[in-house]
Amino acid sequence: MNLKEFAAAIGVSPTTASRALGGYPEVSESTRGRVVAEAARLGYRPNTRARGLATGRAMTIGHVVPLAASGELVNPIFTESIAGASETYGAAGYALRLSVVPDADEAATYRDLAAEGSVDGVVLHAPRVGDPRIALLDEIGLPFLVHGRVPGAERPYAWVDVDNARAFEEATDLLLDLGHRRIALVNGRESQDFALRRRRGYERALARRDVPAAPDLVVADDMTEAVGYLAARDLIGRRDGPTAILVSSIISAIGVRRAVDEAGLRMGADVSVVVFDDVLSYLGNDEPGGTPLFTAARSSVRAGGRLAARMLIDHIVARAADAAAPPPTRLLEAEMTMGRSTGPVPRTAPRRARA
Amino acid sequence: MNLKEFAAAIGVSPTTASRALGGYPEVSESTRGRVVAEAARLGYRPNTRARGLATGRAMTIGHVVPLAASGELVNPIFTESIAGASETYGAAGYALRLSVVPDADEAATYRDLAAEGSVDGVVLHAPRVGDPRIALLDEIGLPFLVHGRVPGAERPYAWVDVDNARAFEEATDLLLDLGHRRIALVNGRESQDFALRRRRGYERALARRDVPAAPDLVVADDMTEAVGYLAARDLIGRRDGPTAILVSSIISAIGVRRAVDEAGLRMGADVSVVVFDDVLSYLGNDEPGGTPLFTAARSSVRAGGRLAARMLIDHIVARAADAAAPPPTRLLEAEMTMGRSTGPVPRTAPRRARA
DNA sequence: GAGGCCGTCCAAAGCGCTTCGGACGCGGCC
DNA sequence: GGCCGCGTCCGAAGCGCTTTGGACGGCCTC
Repeated sequence: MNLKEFAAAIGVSPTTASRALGGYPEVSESTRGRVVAEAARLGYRPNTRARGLATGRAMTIGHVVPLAASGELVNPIFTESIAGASETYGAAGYALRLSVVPDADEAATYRDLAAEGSVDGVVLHAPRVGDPRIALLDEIGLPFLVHGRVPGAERPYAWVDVDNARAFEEATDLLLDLGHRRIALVNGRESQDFALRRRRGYERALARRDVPAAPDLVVADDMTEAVGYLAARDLIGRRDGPTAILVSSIISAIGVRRAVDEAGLRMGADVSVVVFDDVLSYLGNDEPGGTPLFTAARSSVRAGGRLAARMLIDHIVARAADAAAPPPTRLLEAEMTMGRSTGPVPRTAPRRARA
Repeated sequence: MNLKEFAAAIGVSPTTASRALGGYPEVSESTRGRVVAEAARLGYRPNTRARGLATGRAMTIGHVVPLAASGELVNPIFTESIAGASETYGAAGYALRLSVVPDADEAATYRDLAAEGSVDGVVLHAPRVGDPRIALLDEIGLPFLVHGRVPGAERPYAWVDVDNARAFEEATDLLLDLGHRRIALVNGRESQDFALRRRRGYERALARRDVPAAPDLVVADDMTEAVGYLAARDLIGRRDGPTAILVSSIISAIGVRRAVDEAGLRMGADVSVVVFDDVLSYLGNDEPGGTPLFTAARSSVRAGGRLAARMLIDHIVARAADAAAPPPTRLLEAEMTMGRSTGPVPRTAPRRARA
């Protein structure tokens, strides 16, 4: 059913029907009430494409998530962020267009998205150090917001990020306070902005206490279970291994835990572990009715995604009114929660490998 | 830049430009070559909405993933499936529209999607037992394909699924062959079709060997790490606990492993574990250069998603030509891979709890 | 009681594209 | 040499909506 048919069916002009549904003031309340009720009854909804064509707005936000050429990983973080964004869109009448594209095709994807006019803006995921996308989007003139940050960007841009440096500084402080001195960092790939900031936070905390940073205690790789396991197994197996490990993801931390268990050690006693917890729903750190397993700096990516979407929509609207509207930014704080994976540094390292 | 401007800029009529780009035969090869080259040079791409309006096709497929009211879970399986589908869409010129909606709003979402004409079809995720959505979509007349299956559907419908019953029958057989008789099943919620089929496969294998099914050895709950842990801890702690555990998800299996480790037992010796592995990229079961940790029935959801998208597109095209085109279906086989988590049933149960 | 204003509605243009139905010119056929 | 047919291109209609620019009464004001 289209507008013309609908209007005819209820005995008003298409104009009036459209205005009634759109909430314009040129139509009396009684007429509007009738039109709205009839639309619901007959299941009439304006055609998206026609509406978009007439208004010039797509009422759609694009999310482009890169498929790393190496390993074909799709980081579960994106899922949560996008799920959060989707909540916002649903409430605001926007749609979400998702593209999962190989790293190499990204630039073309953004250009196409803009040229086809299929989105009003895009959310960028997984910003890399020196990410070329923000210059590209500036050039194209497509509104965007980064979930994360890009160091060294030349012009201001819109972003939402968690304070990764501060979170890791605090996490490191916590371990230092417990007496740990040899603290390892199992980080994500440092081509990614957040990983770099985390490393800086970690190093800053060490420096402030005059604890020398040991480069051989830092691992930077994909945040997978397998990588966490192998890294921790290697670290633990060393003659002068760490007494504590800082882990960038709860997924890697699962691997770390496996290595600790396998070595016959106990988390929180023989080895302390602090993790950054993005609050993935199916890998919850909370035990029903108990202390969380991991001591963690937590910050919900889902909430971040929700906020990112909200801010981008607002920015698009603001920009339409005033082309020079400054891009919004927002820094979220992670929250430290104590779990069972941390404890004071052991007096002597009871490093017994299992049979 | 729109078609009119583009055509004027290169000195042909809009009609010819459109046809050249669309690959229609009414334009000479030399003209087509020139138009295509100029379009690339000038960055002209036809406006999606206008094209959609004119053709009546959205060139967009909707994916609706339910947000379980209980727990707000977003199953990572969906991510992988959707990532796979996105690959297909990218190659076929389709876009992917994603909605994450609370269970309760699902019906309305489908109705709106159809009435607004914003998609040409939808992929259904997480079919439940007696799922009302397929009758609804039939009624609406929106083409769809289910990633999974729905028992008791009245009319044929399009689907792609892995043979869950067979996979679990084989997995159970494998354990029976190793001498296990008390085999537990840590399953997903049995309101979900796949979980039900898995249970049936498991029971069928037991029945065929005249091993009595023990209802107290079956757990059906969310497939999270925490649930896997708690279930396994409970099972292992029992006086007459299982010697083997069948696990429906690699995520739950991580929890199972934790419980096994914590109890001071060894997987593959004291307790055997077989898991269904959906091949999530960041929770890979493959150890670099070694035997996989878990013995598993594996089937890539990503590949399933890729196929689902392909089949739906083909079906939409077929249906446009012949409204009575039969819905396509495809049953995939999971593949058993041996890992280190299974072994013969222990002679005496060496059930030593750790200190 | 007439003029003006406002509230309410509507006709029609236009968003950018595809595509139907020609128009035009050329070569081949009888 | 005239006619048909074909290859190549173009004009214009129409997809379903929003929105500008009136039209039409009813009511208030003087």
